[in-house]
Amino acid sequence: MSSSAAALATTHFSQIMPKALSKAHAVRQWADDAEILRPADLLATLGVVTTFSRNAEIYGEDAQADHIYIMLSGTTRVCKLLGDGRRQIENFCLSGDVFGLEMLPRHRFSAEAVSECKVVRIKRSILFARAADDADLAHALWSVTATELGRIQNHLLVLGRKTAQERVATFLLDLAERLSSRAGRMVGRGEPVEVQLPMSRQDIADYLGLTIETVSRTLTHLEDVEVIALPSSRRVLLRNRDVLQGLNS
Amino acid sequence: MSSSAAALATTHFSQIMPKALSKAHAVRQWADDAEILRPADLLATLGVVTTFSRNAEIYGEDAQADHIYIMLSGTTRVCKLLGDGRRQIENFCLSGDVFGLEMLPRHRFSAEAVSECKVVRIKRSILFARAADDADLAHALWSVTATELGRIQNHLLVLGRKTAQERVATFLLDLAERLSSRAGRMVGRGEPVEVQLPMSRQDIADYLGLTIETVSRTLTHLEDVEVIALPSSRRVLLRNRDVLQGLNS
DNA sequence: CGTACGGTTGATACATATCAATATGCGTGG
DNA sequence: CCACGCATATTGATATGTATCAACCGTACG
Repeated sequence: MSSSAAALATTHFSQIMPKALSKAHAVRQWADDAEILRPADLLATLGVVTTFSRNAEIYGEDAQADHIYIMLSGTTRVCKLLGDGRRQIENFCLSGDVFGLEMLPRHRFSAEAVSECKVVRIKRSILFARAADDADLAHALWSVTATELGRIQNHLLVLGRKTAQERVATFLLDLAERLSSRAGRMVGRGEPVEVQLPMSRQDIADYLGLTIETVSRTLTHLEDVEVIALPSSRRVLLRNRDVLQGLNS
Repeated sequence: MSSSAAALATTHFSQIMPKALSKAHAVRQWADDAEILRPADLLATLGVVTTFSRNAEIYGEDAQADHIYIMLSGTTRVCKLLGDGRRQIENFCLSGDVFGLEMLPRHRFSAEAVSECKVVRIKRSILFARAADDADLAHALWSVTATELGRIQNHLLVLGRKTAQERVATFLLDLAERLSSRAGRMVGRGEPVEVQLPMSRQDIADYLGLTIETVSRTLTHLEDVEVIALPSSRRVLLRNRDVLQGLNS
């Protein structure tokens, strides 16, 4: 399913950020050029920048969890497979998101690049060693885990109790929110927003616990009732976010 | 849905554990009598024992997250409601489990006693203050959050991609495992195990993203094919765990 | 002994999956 | 620039698993 194209380039973060590695704020400055941000800033000073090409596997299920990753740009999917090939995508990671952070020594999911993407890769051993006597860092690790937990808890409700329409609506709103907050753009409550979907219909289906056909049908239905528009299959214009929000319950 | 029966009794933990509060091991000793255990031991030294009667609300959704809780005995459900009454149970907490730990100041779920239950209740402010300069405690908090994350990630796969049979099978095996590990009993791989269900069919349904009827039908079907037996509705005998495991994929 | 509550069972409806065909977009090579 | 081929997406017809609606049963309890 995922071609095993490997990392294209790895650069020491310090090459990009020659000095002032002391704390996060130098990174934040660099971020303006590229795309990084967030509480994860602190972590980003400890790693190495790596690029993965589309569909490259970043790590596999049950692999040794030697590194954790922070997204700089692009999108990755974190997922799990069932014996017969059924797949559940647990999360799409966008710029600023952290993934691969485990307490146990093995990854319990696999991670793949949805689009070409750039990440900071940090050695787990280094990270944990520092966290032992850096309370800020320890807190950052906890914060990352807790945030992730919150996201998944919401997703649990989506998968357990929501209809296809509600799932898709929730997904679109959530993605719009995450993408725009990263772009730093503030969008008025009324006006339409356009969302660029980095992932395929199959990815969306596996994230929402649906089939590709149901996702497609649901989108065209939402288009029929003029809640969204689909200028192309990867671009979604949210025309009436209030209605979507209603479907969100 | 939940009668607002309140806490029945609160005792200072120190009354039960007069001395040696220095670390967790005194608690562990006490635990042999009652039921507590686990990495959460460390936390348990900081709180007050409280009892909740069946169906009592321990905290509500969006309530101020002033406390965190450690189960000593009984079962609680942690859940979220949708506007129209649909409910998703995120977790059943058994003895030794921690719940109500949030980074943000508000609970994002509600918690209710499934059966009469005893908990240690810890003031969040105290906990966090101590965690600031107690690395062990900070690590314990992270550990609790990460463990919970792991549980939910598995549950996500259940809700997103498994059939009713698979969900029920997974649930039974998981519960059997959790209950027996707490009882300290080691059960041979072949022999049947009996599981006492602390919760109603409705609770199971809301945990598994199914209806009560489907849960019931699935159980009777598993009984028909002699994988389980149902001596009574709250007691399930796992007669063939290999088959269940197979459904678990 | 009835009433209430939780659980089971049955008949039917419906949302989503499945299977199959067609369409659209996109990179490659002529 | 166009033609081809492959990926991905849409649309249609049908199947199926689970929900819904409704009746019934059993056990606990006043």
